[in-house]
Amino acid sequence: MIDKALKEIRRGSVEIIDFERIKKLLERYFHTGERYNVKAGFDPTAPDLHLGHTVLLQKLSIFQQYGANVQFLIGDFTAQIGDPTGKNATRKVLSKEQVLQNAKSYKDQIFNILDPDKTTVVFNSVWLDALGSKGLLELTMTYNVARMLERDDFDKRYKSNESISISEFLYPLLQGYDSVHLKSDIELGGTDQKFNLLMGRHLQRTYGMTDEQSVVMMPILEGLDGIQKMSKSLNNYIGITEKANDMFGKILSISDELMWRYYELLSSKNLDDIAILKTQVDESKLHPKLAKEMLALEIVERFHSKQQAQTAKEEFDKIHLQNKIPSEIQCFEIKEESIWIVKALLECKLEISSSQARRDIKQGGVKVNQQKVVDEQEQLFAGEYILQVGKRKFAKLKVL
RNA sequence: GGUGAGAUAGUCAAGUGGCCAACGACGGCAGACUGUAAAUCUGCUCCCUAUGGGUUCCCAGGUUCGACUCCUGGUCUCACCA
Repeated sequence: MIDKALKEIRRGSVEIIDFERIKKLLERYFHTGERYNVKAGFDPTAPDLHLGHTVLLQKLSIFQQYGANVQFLIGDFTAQIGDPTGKNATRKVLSKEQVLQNAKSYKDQIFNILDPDKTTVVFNSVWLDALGSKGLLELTMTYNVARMLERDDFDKRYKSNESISISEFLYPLLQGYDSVHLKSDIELGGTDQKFNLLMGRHLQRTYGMTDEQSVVMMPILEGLDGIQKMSKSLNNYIGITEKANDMFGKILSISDELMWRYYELLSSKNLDDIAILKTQVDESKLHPKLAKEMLALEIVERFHSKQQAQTAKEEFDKIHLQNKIPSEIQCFEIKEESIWIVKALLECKLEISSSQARRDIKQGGVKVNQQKVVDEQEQLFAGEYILQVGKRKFAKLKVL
């Protein structure tokens, strides 16, 4: 039992520091039922979570199955500094309301994955506000500049003469202090968090805790392109509040290779089952598309419902296998005797400019009622039309 | 504070008086092939009812028949020195 648990805990992780401690915590839990604390911090600057964020949530959920109480930390105080990624040294400070609102939307979203009974949501401004100058000063005295510069991006920026704000030095210290305050036994984070996570261990030691937190580092999830990290700004993400149909379609558009990565990091299937799937695909006993469908179904179901996931799949097949029109398409009306096809496409928001519309027509990418449009001067007279651009954009237009 | 370099389409990046709506790369879109996979191939990629017209190359002026390219002033970025 413990071995299985440890295997699932290790799954997908890049590095674990002090694995022995985790083992002990689990053993204690299995023998005495005593729980332990697993902390993970989230930055409340973005209101929407995407699948990349759920890698950590997924792992937290596994911990919950094995006796963990999750400390879901919302870094509202630290958000004022911004984690030093080297990009924006100074970050816009969010208003209290914004932070609270984002935090609320987090809460709505995370309990699709986490067990609310085993989760405590905490804000670090609570104790960091209370720390005061004196406390802060004490905190800074636990570390020195040379060691701070060991951090990879500080080091790079320092060497290449880029600016490093003093406040940025505080970020790792404060994050580490969170672990002291919360008495975390384990902290989860992305690989980019390594320095901060280790700081937690350092500070717990200096503040006199007997056991330092173990650290589990998870990889950064690749986005839909399979290369760059999933992020909103790169527009290669799947938001967890997206509609079932979109989510399903997006997952099916990932590459086969990336699918296994997603399985490992996002699926709740256990490792053995996934290994069987992969073998079947490798031996051509299972079509890779079916494996991908299963993954898509699982993920859509998690954030919506079984029913919706099933509908999304049927809808998808309808459009792509049977070449039919989706059951729900946006409907537009226009009161003209006739309308020029290019205008119609603009009217239905299928195209952003008439130039673009003409190009698409010229290349055979536009269909009216399943028929390819060949004449860019075509007029649509009274009646109902299904307009289609490319493979996925549809609209219904009524000309009155 | 001093000195120097630079600001060009979504990003990177050519162009240094007309051949420029502006090379190229990436990204994106559409088509072919498919499993809306990957890979590959083709075309497109400022706007406009278009073999034409309009508005662009940080901003404001100027020189010129003509400026992304030259001049003046401004704004902003970066590097080196202090």
